[in-house]
Parts: sequence; structure tokens; C-alpha cells
Amino acid sequence: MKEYDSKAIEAKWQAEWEKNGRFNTADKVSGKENAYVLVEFPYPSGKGLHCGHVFAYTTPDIFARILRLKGKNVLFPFGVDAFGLEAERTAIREQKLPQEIVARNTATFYEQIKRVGYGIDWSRAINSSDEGYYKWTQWLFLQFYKMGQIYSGDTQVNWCPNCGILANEELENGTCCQCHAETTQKTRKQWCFKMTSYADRLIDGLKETKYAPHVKLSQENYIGRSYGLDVDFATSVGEKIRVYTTCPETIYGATFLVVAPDAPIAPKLLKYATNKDELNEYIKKSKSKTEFERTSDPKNKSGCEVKGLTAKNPLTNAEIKIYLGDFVLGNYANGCVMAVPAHDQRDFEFAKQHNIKILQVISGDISARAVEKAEYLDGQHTVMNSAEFDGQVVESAKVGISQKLIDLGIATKKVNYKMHDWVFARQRYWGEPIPLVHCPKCEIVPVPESELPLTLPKVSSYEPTKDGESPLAEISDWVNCKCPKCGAAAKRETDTMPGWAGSSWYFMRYLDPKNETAFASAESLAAWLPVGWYFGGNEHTTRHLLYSRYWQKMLFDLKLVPVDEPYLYRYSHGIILGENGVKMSKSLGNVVDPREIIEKYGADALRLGLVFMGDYGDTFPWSETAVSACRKFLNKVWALQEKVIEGNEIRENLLTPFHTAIKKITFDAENIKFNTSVAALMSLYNEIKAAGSINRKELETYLILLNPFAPHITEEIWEAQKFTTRLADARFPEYNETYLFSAIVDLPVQVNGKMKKTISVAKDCDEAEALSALRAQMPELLADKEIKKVIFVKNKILNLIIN
RNA sequence: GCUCGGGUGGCGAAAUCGGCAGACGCAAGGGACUUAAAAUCCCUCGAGGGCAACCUCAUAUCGGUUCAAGUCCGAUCCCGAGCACCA
Repeated sequence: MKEYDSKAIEAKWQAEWEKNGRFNTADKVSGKENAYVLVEFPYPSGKGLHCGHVFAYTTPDIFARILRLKGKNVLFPFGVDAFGLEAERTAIREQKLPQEIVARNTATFYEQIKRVGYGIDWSRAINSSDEGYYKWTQWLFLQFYKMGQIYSGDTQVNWCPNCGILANEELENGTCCQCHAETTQKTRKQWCFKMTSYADRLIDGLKETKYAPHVKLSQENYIGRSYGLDVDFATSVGEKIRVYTTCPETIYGATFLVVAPDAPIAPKLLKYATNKDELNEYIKKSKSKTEFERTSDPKNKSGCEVKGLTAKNPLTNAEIKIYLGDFVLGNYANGCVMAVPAHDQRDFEFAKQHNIKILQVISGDISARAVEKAEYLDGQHTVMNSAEFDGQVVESAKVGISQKLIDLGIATKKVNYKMHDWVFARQRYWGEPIPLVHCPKCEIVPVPESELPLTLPKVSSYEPTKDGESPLAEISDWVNCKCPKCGAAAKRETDTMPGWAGSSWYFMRYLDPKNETAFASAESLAAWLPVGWYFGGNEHTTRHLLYSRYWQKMLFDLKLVPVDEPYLYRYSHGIILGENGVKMSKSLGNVVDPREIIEKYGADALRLGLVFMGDYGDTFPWSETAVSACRKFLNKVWALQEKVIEGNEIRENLLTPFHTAIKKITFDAENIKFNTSVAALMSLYNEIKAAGSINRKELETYLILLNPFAPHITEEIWEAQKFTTRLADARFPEYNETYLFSAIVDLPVQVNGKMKKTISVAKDCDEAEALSALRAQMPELLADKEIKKVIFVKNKILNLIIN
């Protein structure tokens, strides 16, 4: 009876769960408390599901199963996020339709995932590219359009002279990945979301959530709110240059200005310049760089002086030079900065490179590098070379100088955000058509809601076009339509939505996936929102999270949802690398298919192995030996059936081990750290084995504890042992503090902070009792020593300071 | 470059509030069972020293705070993720 037949057992129980859905479906009406556990829905890639996916889903499944055993009405749904570039490119490569690719890959994904034995409510499965789903994505878009959150604005796109618009993913070192031509940045009007108008609420709303601190920090930094001043610098040609600064305290040290080549004011300055050709050449060059390239090179701060005009420092009246520099971004604040080389490292390097005066205005050593904000705002540094402010500490000079600039009418207070508005259009086939119509008379008219979904036409050719227009623009039957308002001949918008669209609200469709009259019923939204626990990849902690929070806030303002934060907790997982420590990829041949592992060790062993390998949040290599170790462990649990004796209570010698394990798993569930739960289950097994037998109560308890991790084998043993109820209806045990420690504890004893030995003392004993126990048990330690000081922490430490 | 993580034995890792560093496993070595092997079971297992009791060193590096530091503070090095059209 050493080995168990994992294949037969897993097939049996998976069939049972599928047939008898009540174990995994969330009840609409139940006396229980609702708990919504969400895992990011994957893109159904052609590579199939690999162990990285399984790693991502196993911990949430264990968590959901624990909540069920704790008596919660748990919703744990799944689906696929099927629109997007990857499916389209795969389809082009295989000369098939994206629809076919998605259907095929989704089937494979679901088949694979079912074999791991997740407690998923399959009745709610969704696919974001289904008409019944994207009808509501389009409907939501129209609500946002009608509330004024969507506008047509200038955006930058990657442009290949041969292939048209490219995604960032299609760039290879500034060239096109297909034809290897040089790419440039091109301006194009596109639909955008006015997301910056919600910036403050997106920061402030984080207070309502319980995300991990690093997740909140990522969100805040991405939004990048800063408080500063808009300051006008006069120029020799009358035109004013408005810069944004968060460091007005350094303005006396501003010795040049840098204007982004794509700043709104750049063309005006160019008119007066005497070196137009040189400047135009510089502008052209910077257009070939992406924003990332412009800002990432620390050494080469390129720039080109704008000759023939100068600016004036508003407080010193010194004449200062103006440069175009592409490390300044045209779309942030005013696209212009005042450069203070003594107190900004970037400006410092630029000044050295272009031989510009470095004027120190804050104390410190600037011989080798700038003394920056992080250093000088310490209440110690003082201001110099700054007229009447000389000698003041920086913090107070900052206030004074700001006020002076404002009083002089040169500056106004300004709040800026690093976050941009959200470009929400793609010139691609495989996405939701944007439901707008261009009418020559009425301009932009929304498609009537009764006509949704505006379906994506099924066509044989859907490749991106060379002129940068959407492939839909070439389908005249589809493009030409009547204006819904005036009936005149009109044209449909041909851009589609980005992959972010469907994923910004999918957690609500799970609540009511078949509803044809609303994206979800008000009752279901009220019953389940916000999502209690949201599990997903580290790579989504800024953008996907932010986008869906933004949609939620707009929907809240439209009174369409009851809460304005969609998720309460957010847990981010790492990545499983290949066994060789490199990212799993087909070309490297280190992808692990869960089906192979299940074949060899069983799904339960795979599940245990995946959580045992490492922490959910970490990135680490796949380890087959961890799975094989867990299979051995399960074999031993199976063999416990030979040692079952009668008994209705946990025996006294096993009380502490059992309650320690229960506490550990309970604690781990709150903190999503199940690797140590597996260790706790193994330790508890070792104690049971040492006891020589297991009684029925102990076995019953052990099976409940192990069930969320290894659902199949535990169901099988439970049934074979003829416990009365179903395991799924059992209750997760509670731990009792009084059983956690025995009456005698080992107290570590240190001398002068160095660990010596442990002594046995009564639990919770005081310092005097501990010292007398020490004298009795280790008299030699204190012989002829004078104790100068005693540090005693109950049940933790006894530290003696001795000469 | 900017932002966010991380660095602990031969390996994966643990250490919840600053209190016995290495739980739980893997690999390895020794033993039992076996005709033999596999499986299983038992023992050893951070490094160095010592017959032993024990001692010294050890959580990327350097410095600090503290009775006590993997944990807190400062500096440095290295690795991973994201940086707006992959999602």
C-alpha cells in the first residue's frame, strides 16, 4: 500500500467535481459570507499553459479552498483575455484567423488547467473576445465617451516607412523587427482617456485598499504627483519660456534653460534662431528615439544650443543660454526646464559637456558632483549666492523664494503628474471596434447602444497596413454606414481598442456572465464587490491595476457600480524560471508542461511542489525534485491508512503538533505564504509517525488541513475511511493557544550578548524564576561572576552582562 | 537612467515585533532490509579547530545603532521586474 494511483484518483474526483458543481460554484443566495478570490485571466498563448501559469494559479486556489473550508461562499472564476497583438501575430504566422487561434488555444488551456484540479466555477468562464463580452466593453466605452472622459488627441507612434505603425514590442534597437528599416516617432491623432483628471483620486483611493506597501508605492510613483511652480523666463526676443520646477530654492543658480525638441514652444523659438538647420537636424535625430531611449542614457545628455536668442534669469537678471535637449520630454509639464547644474546631477553633466557655468547656491561640495535635493533637504544645508536669502536653511529659503516669484507675478503654483493620459486606440484588427461614427455634418456620433455589439467583421486579410490606418479601414462594406443621428452617409471609426480594455472590467462580468441587459446586475455587483483578494503578475502592479481602478472610479461616478475601488488586497507573484535559472521559453527548450509532471507525479504532488518550491512573490527556478519530494510525502500520507486506530479526540501527545500546524496554516493563509504550510504539514506528519499510529479524529483533522493543497488524495482517503459528511462540507479547524506551548519551555541564555545554552523553565516565568532555574541548571556559568545587568524577555531570552 | 523588488549552507529555502541563524525538503555520506537493484526505514550533514566538554567564524561588501542585528540606519557591489502600442 506504499504507492497510490494518482491517475485514477484524480480522474475520479475531477469528474465528480465537474458533475456535482456545488463544491466549486458560488451560491447566489447563501447564508454564508461572500468571498471573491480573483486571479488574472491569462492570454491563451499558443505555447500552451506552462508551469509558470500553474504556479500563479495554485496559491490562489489553495487560498480559495481554505476559505471554503472556513465556511465562506467563495467565488473563484477563470477565463481568457483573448484580444491583442500576440494572437494576431500568431494567426498571421500560421495563416489562420485570430478567432480560430484563440478557440484552439483556449481549449488547450482549459483542458490543461482542469487536470490540476482547481476549484474553479466553470459556469462563469469568460472570453474577452466573445461578442457577448465585448458588447459590454463597447457599451462601457460609450458611457465614458458620453461623460466626456474620451477625446481625440495628439499622440506619438513608432513609425516604420515600410510597415507603418509598430508596437514597442516590434522595435529592435530603433529598427523595425520585420524589415529592419530605421523607425521614427510620428504624431498621430488618436482616442485618449483623460486619465490625468482622476490622478488625485487614483492616489488618494489607495488609502481604501490593503495592497502591499510596494504595490501602493508603485502606483503612487507611476502617477508621480509633484507640487512646484510654473516660472516664466523672459527672452531676448519677447517670447516667454515657461518652465516647471519643484526646486525654486535653486533658481539663483539656474544658468541655462533646456527645451524639449517636441515642446509646444520649440517651433516658436526656432523662428528666431540663427542656426535653424542645425536645430532641425537635432530635432530630426531625436524623433528617431523612443522616450525610453531619450531618458535612459546617463552619459550622453545630448543638446543643441538655440543661437541668436537668450533668456534672463528672473531673479539675477543674468543672461543665460537656451538649449534644445531631448532628455527633456515635450509631453511632461511645459516641456521646458531651468537647469541648475550645481544641484542636479543631470544638469551638472550637461553643463560639463557644453561648458556652461556652474553656480553654487546651496552649501556642500560640488567639485565632483551636484549636491542634490535628496541631500540638501536635511535641515542643515544653507542657501548662498541668492541675494537676501543667503544663509537661510534651504527649507525656509524655498518658501521665501517661491513667495517672491509669485509676488513678482513671474510664477504660479502648479501640480504636475508624470502619468499621461491613456492612448486608447490601436490600428490593428484583433481588438474591440471603437463604436463611434464620423459624420460629415454631426462630426463624432456614438453607435446607438441598441446596435451593440458592433462586431468585428470576419475577413481573410487583416494584416496591419503600410499607411498606418487600421486594416478595418479597407473593408468598405463595414466602414460605410449611415449617421445614427442624421442618416447621412458616414464612416465608422476604424481603430480598435487595446488589450487593456477587456481586462479593465472582467472581474465584474464573472459576477453575471450571461446577462444580456447589463454588464452585470446591480445585485451581483452589490453582493461581490470589491474583489477581496486579487492575485496577479508583478508586471501588472502598475498599469493594469491603474487602468482598472480608473474605470471603476468612472463607473462609480456614473452610479453604475457600488464601490470606487475594485480590489481590496492585491498579491503579486513572481515568475518560475526554467530549471537552468533562465526564463521559460520554447526556443530555449526549458518549458515545463504541467501535463508531463502530472503524468509522472500526479496533480496533487505538482500543487504541493509548486508552493513548496518558494515564496509566491519571488522569482525562482522550476524544480522537479521538489515535486518528486512532495509525491513521496503523499505516498507516506496514503500509507497512514494502515495505522488508523479508533479515537474521537486528538491524543494529548499530538495536541501541540496539531495546533501548531493549524496556527501555521491559518497564519500563512492570511499572509499568502504557503511554502511554510507545506513544511508544517510535513512536520506534523513526522510527529504522527513518531507516535506510531493515527486515530480517526486525527486523520480526519489531518485530511482537512491537507485538502486545500492536495484535494484529490484527501477526498479519496476520506471516502475510503467512511467519514460521515463530505470532505467539502467539513470545517477548517481552529487552533487553541493553550495547546501551542508545553508547560516547560527552553529559554535561551546569553552572556554578554553571546549565545550559551538553553535552560528549561516554566512557561511565562518571570526574571527571578529564570535566574534561579539558571543557578540550578548551570551553576558553572555564574561561578565567581558579578552580574552587572540582566536583560529578560518572557519566553524569549535571558541575557546576562558580566565582567 | 528612473521606479519597485531581491542577495542566507553543495541546492530550494525558513526565521510572524530586534531575541537559539539554517525549520521543512533536495543532494551527498554511512547503516538496515534484499540473492541484487529499486522502493522503504535509521543515522550524519554551514565552515574551521578540539580526544572531549566546548571554542572561533558565518546571512553580498564596508561602517553604524543596540545588552542583542539576516532583521534597524548609512554607503557600496551584484541580480530580477517595469518604464506607457505585448498585455
